[in-house]
Amino acid sequence: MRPSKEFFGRDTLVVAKELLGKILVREIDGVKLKGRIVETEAYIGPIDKACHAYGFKKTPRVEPLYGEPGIAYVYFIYGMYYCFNIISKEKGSPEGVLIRAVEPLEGIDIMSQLRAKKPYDELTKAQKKNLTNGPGKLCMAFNITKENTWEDLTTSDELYIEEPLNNQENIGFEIVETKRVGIDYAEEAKDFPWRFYIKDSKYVSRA
DNA sequence: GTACTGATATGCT
DNA sequence: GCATATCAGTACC
Repeated sequence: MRPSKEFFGRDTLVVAKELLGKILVREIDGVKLKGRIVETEAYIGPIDKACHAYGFKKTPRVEPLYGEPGIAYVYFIYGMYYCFNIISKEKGSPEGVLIRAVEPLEGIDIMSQLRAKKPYDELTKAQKKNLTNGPGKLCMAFNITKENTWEDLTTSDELYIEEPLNNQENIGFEIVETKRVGIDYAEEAKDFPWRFYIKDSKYVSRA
């Protein structure tokens, strides 16, 4: 089972919170990579100075933000890195959820090769910890590029979200709400508590 | 472990 | 020209 269009079509803050604990699945040439989502951020264009589409601004890059809920928006930042977002709310509303960090579950050796060009065993301690604990890093590890923009996560077989098993790890975890990071320029919007992560997870970008 | 620096696409002025 | 939703490498506690 995977979340429906209705799941992503709800309020952005609700979607951001409920994505925590779900599984991000990436299939490359029939090989599956899986990671548990442990950190997200909400971006709500109409009222959010940190959002690329603040005040219904529209440029070629941000077009996907106005698209159907459940599609991917992957943008290129600082000339080197990608960030992966999922569109929420209804079509025409420029809102989305940035996936900031995941916990590697399956295909860890492939992720390691994509990130450091080495098998997981040969990574340093720091490299193991840094495999997917940041927006640019998880895109490298999952081989997500701007080619994946517009991909529909509710129908795609190569990039989608999966419901987790109802085991101990996935029920009853605590969600921490806090301020977002890396957006000091956004004035009052920088203090909005729109960053969510799973308490005590070792795989978030910042505790 | 923390502090500093450089890489450089995209959109804004 | 200038700033940014970042990361890796290096230099140092």
